[in-house]
Amino acid sequence: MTTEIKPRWTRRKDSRPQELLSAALDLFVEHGYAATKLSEVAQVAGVSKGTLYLYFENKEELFKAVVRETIVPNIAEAEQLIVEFEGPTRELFKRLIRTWFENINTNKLSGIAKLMFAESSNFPELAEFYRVEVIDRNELMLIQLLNRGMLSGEFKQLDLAVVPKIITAPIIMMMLWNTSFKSCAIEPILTENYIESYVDIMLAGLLKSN
Amino acid sequence: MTTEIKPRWTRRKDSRPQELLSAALDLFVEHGYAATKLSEVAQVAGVSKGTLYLYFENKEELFKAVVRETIVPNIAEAEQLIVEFEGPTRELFKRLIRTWFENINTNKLSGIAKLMFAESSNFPELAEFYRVEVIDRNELMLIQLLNRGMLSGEFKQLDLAVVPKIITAPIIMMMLWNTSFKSCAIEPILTENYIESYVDIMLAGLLKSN
Amino acid sequence: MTTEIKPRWTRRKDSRPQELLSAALDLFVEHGYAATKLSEVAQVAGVSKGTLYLYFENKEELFKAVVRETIVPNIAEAEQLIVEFEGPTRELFKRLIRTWFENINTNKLSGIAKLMFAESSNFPELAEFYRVEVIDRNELMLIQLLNRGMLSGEFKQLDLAVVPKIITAPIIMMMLWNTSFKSCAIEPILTENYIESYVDIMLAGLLKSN
Amino acid sequence: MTTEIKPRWTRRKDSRPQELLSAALDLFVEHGYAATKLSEVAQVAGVSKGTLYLYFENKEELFKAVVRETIVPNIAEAEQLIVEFEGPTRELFKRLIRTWFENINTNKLSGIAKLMFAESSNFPELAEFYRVEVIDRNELMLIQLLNRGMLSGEFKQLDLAVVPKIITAPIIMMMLWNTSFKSCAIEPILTENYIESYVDIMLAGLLKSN
DNA sequence: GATGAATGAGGATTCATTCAT
DNA sequence: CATGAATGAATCCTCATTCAT
Repeated sequence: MTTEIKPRWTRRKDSRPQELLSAALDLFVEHGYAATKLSEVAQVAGVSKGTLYLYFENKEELFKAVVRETIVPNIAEAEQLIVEFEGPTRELFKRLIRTWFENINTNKLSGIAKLMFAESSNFPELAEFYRVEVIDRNELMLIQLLNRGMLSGEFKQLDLAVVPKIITAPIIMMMLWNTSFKSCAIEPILTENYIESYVDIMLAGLLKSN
Repeated sequence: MTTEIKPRWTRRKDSRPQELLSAALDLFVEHGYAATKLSEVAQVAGVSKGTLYLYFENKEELFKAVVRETIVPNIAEAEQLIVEFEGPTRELFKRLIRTWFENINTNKLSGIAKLMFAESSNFPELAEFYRVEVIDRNELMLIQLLNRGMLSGEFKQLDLAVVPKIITAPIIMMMLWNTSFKSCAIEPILTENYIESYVDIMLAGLLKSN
Repeated sequence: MTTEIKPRWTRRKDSRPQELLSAALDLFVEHGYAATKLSEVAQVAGVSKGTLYLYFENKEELFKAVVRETIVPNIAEAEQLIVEFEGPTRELFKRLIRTWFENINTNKLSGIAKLMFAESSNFPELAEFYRVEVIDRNELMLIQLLNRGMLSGEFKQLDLAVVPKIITAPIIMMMLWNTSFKSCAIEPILTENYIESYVDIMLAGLLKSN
Repeated sequence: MTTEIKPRWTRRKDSRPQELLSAALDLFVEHGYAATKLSEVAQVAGVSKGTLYLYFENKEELFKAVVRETIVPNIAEAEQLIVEFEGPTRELFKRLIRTWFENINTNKLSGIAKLMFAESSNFPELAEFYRVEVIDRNELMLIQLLNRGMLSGEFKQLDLAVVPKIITAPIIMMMLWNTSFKSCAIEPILTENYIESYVDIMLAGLLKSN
């Protein structure tokens, strides 16, 4: 009933990294890697500078952890859908896209995408990690979707090497758009209309025209 | 009393900034704003650090100049096409896209896009400038194109508030992809196949299905 | 409610400082005062960082304690010999030197000498303490020895202000040599041969040549 | 033939490192490596912190440079004497020792010796350098001296593996003594008397007793 | 008594910027 | 116009020290 069995400070120590990562994510996304000061991260997380170093060896490791820890728990979710879904592929596609868009704003993944484009050449290992864990997995997922549609005769013959990227592009764009221009005078994209047109256009391009 | 007495230098003074801007653009694109050292810029441009300050007040102004100077001369070009082109809009669309893609690799504009996403929150005025000079103008151009198609009855009824963004997205994506992951192990997109699929999909989505 | 109920800890409190001092001595000697981290001392001693502060007010006090506690118990021993010894002074000299050398390797005193040279200007009070407790006592001891030899007619007339230092020098040197260059590629001095030559040379210099 | 061909500021840039090294040497010797602040070095040298980094990559390299640059120009001098000297070896020995002692106070080499003992385990490569450039060369020099004496029949048979160290010890001791305890209440050694007794004792130990 | 998480002052280092030449 | 030596503010990072448990 009580947690006294566990070491007294465990809870504190366990939750701390999450708070730090969360603060760091926000700031890295907002200012970029170099322009983010660790003192600021600490301040936002409500700890002292030194505390950061109890959990992350240095700024670079903190950054890597932010990217890794944010990505990993968000990937699997999407992969489920495809495997489980029953019904016409066009409906699956709609569902998938809608889910995806819904996650964009909830989810910190959008910010990571921006970071990866911005910092990939400064952190090649991270870019590699991102490719494997996000890009490749995502493309695989889309390839499965497209294959499903082509096999069922719903979709036309598609170039699986490039179509996933084309499909993904408008979603990424929206991620980037909203995380990058949030604080500027540039108005955010109207999600609802965007999705609708996007689905229309894409499906028209994917479905067999009869 | 005027500087016209030394005509030799006049030209030099004019050309020097171009070399500096070019070096700066390359480095800003590769490493980002903060990670780019002025000493490096100077070195690549073949001048001393001090010389930079003869032409640009400081790093920030250099950055702004890079963005502005690179953008401006590249915009007008595309705008011409639309006005002048005669023939079916689908052909105009194909021409436009193809020209665009051709420019991606030639042209430094791709790098600027990346920079803007990365640094827009650090340089809001620049983001604003970019929106006006690039995003808005580009959207306007696409709106003209789409209007032309809708008026001629070739295109279906389209939401002009979002479709330009959707159309642009895969092109931006490719820009970002190639400038961001160039030096990483991530393989570049195969341009030819990408364009073909892209045009197919988009046209299917834009044209009236009959 | 009081802690008197737990007598088990009392003894522990006494022994703990020795383990700490021992760990600290080793590390101070190996790395110097500033380069020795208290976390390392704690780790080597098998306690937590906090525990150190139960026994020593701060790093400086720990250092002072190390020096003092290591010196004190080792001084008296040597002083005994002279008083008790019977026989010719040259034999006493030999015995004394041999005992001294034997102690060098056993004994942590060598390391302290190194520390004192290195840190005396950072810890003047310690240097003073060292002078009184080690240098002066040692010189006094040697003066007694030399006096004994001169009175008995064995030794020539010697300058008691400097000869003790000259006699001590090769022993100190060996201490320093072995503690300083232990981990380097510098080969340690061969003790046996060193002593023999040392005693030969010194005695030749001290004894009346007839 | 003229130096005008060289860049204008050469003189400034050339002398700067020496001033920095000199300031650094003083402070390293006085406080030790870790306790010496670069800001202090800069201040003593009359430059800003940043300037240090124009000439030395970091603190460690500055330290290494201090050791190397101070040692190198001081070694050769002593080596000359032996080769050139004519006359009995005992006179050569006296000359050598006297020169040596004279240099101790003039010369910064004393401080380096102290540093090497204190920091050798933190800078093993430097210790190795010191061994080769100072210790070994010095021992070789003394071996030549001793050989000269043994061949001429002046000196008794000596163990060349250890006697050079024994001879050197009192000189090193004096170096250490004076540089270490300078600012403490410990009184410095009286050089004149020290040398005299030292030479007496050593020569008695080296010369054939007849 | 013992722990180790948390702190923050202090110092090394970087780099945009200035200025004498 | 051009240079590059010099500057010092800004930031990362370390580690002695504290204190709640």
